[in-house]
Amino acid sequence: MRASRYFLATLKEAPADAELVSHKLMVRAGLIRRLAGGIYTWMPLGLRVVRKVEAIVREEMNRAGAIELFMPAVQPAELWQESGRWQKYGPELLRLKDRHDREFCVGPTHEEVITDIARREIRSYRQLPVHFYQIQTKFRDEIRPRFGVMRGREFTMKDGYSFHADYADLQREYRNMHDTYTRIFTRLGLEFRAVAADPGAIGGTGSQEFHVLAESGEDALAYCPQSDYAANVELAEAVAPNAERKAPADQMKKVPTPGKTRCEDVAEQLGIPIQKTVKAIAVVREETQKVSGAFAMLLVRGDHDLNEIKTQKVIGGFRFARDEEIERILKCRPGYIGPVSSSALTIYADRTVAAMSDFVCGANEAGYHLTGVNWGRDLPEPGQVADIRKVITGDPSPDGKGNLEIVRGIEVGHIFQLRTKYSEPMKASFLDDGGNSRLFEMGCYGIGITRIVGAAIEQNHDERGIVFPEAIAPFHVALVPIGYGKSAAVREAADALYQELSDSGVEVLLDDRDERPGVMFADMELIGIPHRVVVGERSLKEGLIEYQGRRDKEPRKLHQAEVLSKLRSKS
RNA sequence: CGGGGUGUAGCGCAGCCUGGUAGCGCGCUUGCUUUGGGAGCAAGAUGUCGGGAGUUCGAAUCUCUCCACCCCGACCA
Repeated sequence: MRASRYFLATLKEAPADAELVSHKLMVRAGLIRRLAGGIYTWMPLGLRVVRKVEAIVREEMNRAGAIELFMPAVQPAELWQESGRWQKYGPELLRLKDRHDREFCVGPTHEEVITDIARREIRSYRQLPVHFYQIQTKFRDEIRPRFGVMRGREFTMKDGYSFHADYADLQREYRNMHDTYTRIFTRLGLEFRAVAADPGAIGGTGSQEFHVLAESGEDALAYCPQSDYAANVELAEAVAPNAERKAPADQMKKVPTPGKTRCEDVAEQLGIPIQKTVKAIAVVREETQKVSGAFAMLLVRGDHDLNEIKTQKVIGGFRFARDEEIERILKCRPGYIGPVSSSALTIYADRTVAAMSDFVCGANEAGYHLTGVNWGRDLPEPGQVADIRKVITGDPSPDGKGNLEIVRGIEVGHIFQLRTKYSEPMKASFLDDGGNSRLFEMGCYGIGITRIVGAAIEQNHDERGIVFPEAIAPFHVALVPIGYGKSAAVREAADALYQELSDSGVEVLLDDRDERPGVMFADMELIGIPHRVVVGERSLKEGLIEYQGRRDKEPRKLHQAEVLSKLRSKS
């Protein structure tokens, strides 16, 4: 491709609304342009990247035995009413009416449509298993779209759905997809990790997410370097301390702690480690918000954070109590509440808290905390002990084989076992070998195609711009002639090289714009092309051309043959 | 949804407090020079100052209202 006839849309300055590096770079490099909140145009250069991601995904899905089809983006409400999701999905589902006032939605996902296909088309176990997938535009009306293409409302997704005669075969395909996804992300050149995920309301025994590792990721992942344990922090179990609780050593005392409403502050004032403090969190259970018995108090160690997902599994749906509710029920200002003489409330203690002795907590009196508090002496043994906190670095791994580390990631893939969640309400069944009607066992597997582009950039960039992994770069080689318009020698050499590389299948962007060198270098670096070849009169006289990898510090002068063979091997 | 902020040329911004015929940088156009790291000089073009209503002799500026976009979000006791 000749740059003079292509459409580069690079910008010197990033738009003010971009926050993440990847978002800024994608706009500056001219990969995307915003049309509306969370809705983007893929510019020619960006589309090339998307297509490369799609191609790899498609190739590996086909290799794994999945079959591509293409479903409509607009779906009739009836299907969603059948599955029950018309009610459950909420405002994220973009609903619309046609001219006859019939209701539709723009598909955020396609379980309903594919299940409908399956129940119409698949009648016999002989047609199983089958795995359909598509690469398609989805729409989810996110509350707060942000981070550019990373959390957009409209996005491209590969979604696959598999149908099986029995659970064992579903598990087989689930493992197959795990391996397939691993191959895909490896080929994409990304640093990633597969972690156990919360299957949520979907149920089933298996659900894993694939995350691209990046500091800016929205998810925290716990993994164990000594074993293969890895889980989303939402799910990761904080195991109970194995040491016996120590016998009380101190007397309970009330100490003034004016203005110290946070555990850190209290610990600092008392000169004790924060691990000796307990924080109390007042919550209201959702089902019975009217009754005062719906209040509960959750206890976690001062340096620990509450894990809301795990807590929900223990106590059901809840919300945090409002300040005025705390004052009304506990007769105490928020910041000083604690479990002692709060017997009216149900108290849930985290496992760690249950094993603490001589701890510090709020005194249920503004401006005071209690020290030397002990279970069974100063307050009853906790009635409910559960795992309700987030794991932290250094926690023992739930598999007992080492200690956890925490990293951040961007979710780019998710596989899970749907079982009969859709086949049952939608009555999707087939005849087994005994002639009995049975529900399909289903699996479902997603990859965020457009999100991958953002995630790849988030993981691979420097101060000069994007550093695309080879596999998804919009072009392999930037060919930069110095003085293309002036020097016949340079032009001839550049054209010849361009021809040779293109003929061997290398995707070359020849910067024949006759810009100043600085402009061309800056642009080629910004858009992240992995290899750069510079042809100038200077080096041409020595019979050499200049090569620089996008991550290299300095260019190297090489013979043309060397450069050719080097670049051909990459394509 | 609640709170905060922003909206002025393609992009980034100043001007607004204290009303008086709209500016800067980059980009764009033309010419000349320059040509190995985002060039220099000269001449230009480009704005319903987010929309609407109001106050005023006069509104980018003050008031009301609507819209769009951005940030934050309950607890972290």
